[in-house]
Amino acid sequence: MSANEELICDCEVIHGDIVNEVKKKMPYDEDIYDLSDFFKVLGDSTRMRIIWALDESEMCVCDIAVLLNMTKSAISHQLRALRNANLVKFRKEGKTVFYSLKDKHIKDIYEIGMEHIKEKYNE
Amino acid sequence: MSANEELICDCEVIHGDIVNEVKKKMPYDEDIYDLSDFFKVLGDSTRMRIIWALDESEMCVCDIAVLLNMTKSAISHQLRALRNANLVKFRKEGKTVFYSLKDKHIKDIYEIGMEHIKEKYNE
DNA sequence: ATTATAGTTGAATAGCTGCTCAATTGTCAA
DNA sequence: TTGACAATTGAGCAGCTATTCAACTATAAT
Repeated sequence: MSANEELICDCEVIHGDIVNEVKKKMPYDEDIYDLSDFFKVLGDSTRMRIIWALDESEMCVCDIAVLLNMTKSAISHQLRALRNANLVKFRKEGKTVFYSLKDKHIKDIYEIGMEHIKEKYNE
Repeated sequence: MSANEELICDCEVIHGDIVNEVKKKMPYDEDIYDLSDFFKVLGDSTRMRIIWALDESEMCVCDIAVLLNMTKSAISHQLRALRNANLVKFRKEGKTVFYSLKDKHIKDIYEIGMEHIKEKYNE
């Protein structure tokens, strides 16, 4: 441990061998942050509804706002988050901007998520 | 639209046919909430590291705290969130509590997440 | 019994996040 | 040019959340 790292943990290690083994296999912090940031984007019901909608059809901001009964501004803010996460792409046609899904994995991901939820109460 | 539903959207629909088609296919609100809540749990770097760790090996609270250099309390709080989301299970052995992953989908999910991240900058 | 340790819990707090509101940009039509 | 409208943007705010802190429970050892 380097000098400027502070020890925060309030206990002693119990199974040192396990901790060392796991530590070796842990991913880089940056990957962890990227991965959790990615799921954070999916972790909001508004964005999730937008994703479901765009999975059905390319749509403009106004139509999404009507569909979800929210303001254009609110939708636009969330679309920016989805753009930043590289989940949607868009094309402009006159005044309107059409958004669509960019990532082909999205469907796989929420299908697995759904599986998890459905299994929730089976033991 | 029922009487007690308020119209919040600040614009008129542009492509009514598309909106209606998509509206038909949208999932129930409850499913959307469950799904986004599930991803919300994965959308935190501490919980994500715990998941990675437990995917390698069953571990007790104290060892996780040492591994991540955090307090037992902080870890315990996050483990509760993971328990509530049905993602981890535990067994007690004397004073120590061993946690492990419960859901076999988890690995699939973060592998897809990783794929997405790796592809981020290919156009 | 007493002490020590693993873990949990609830309250408090600091930081984050999603929506609103107002202002602004860009495009089209009259 | 002017007005209308789709969309974006930034500031501000209310609600949420991750961690801290202190108190507590439960188990084990002396």
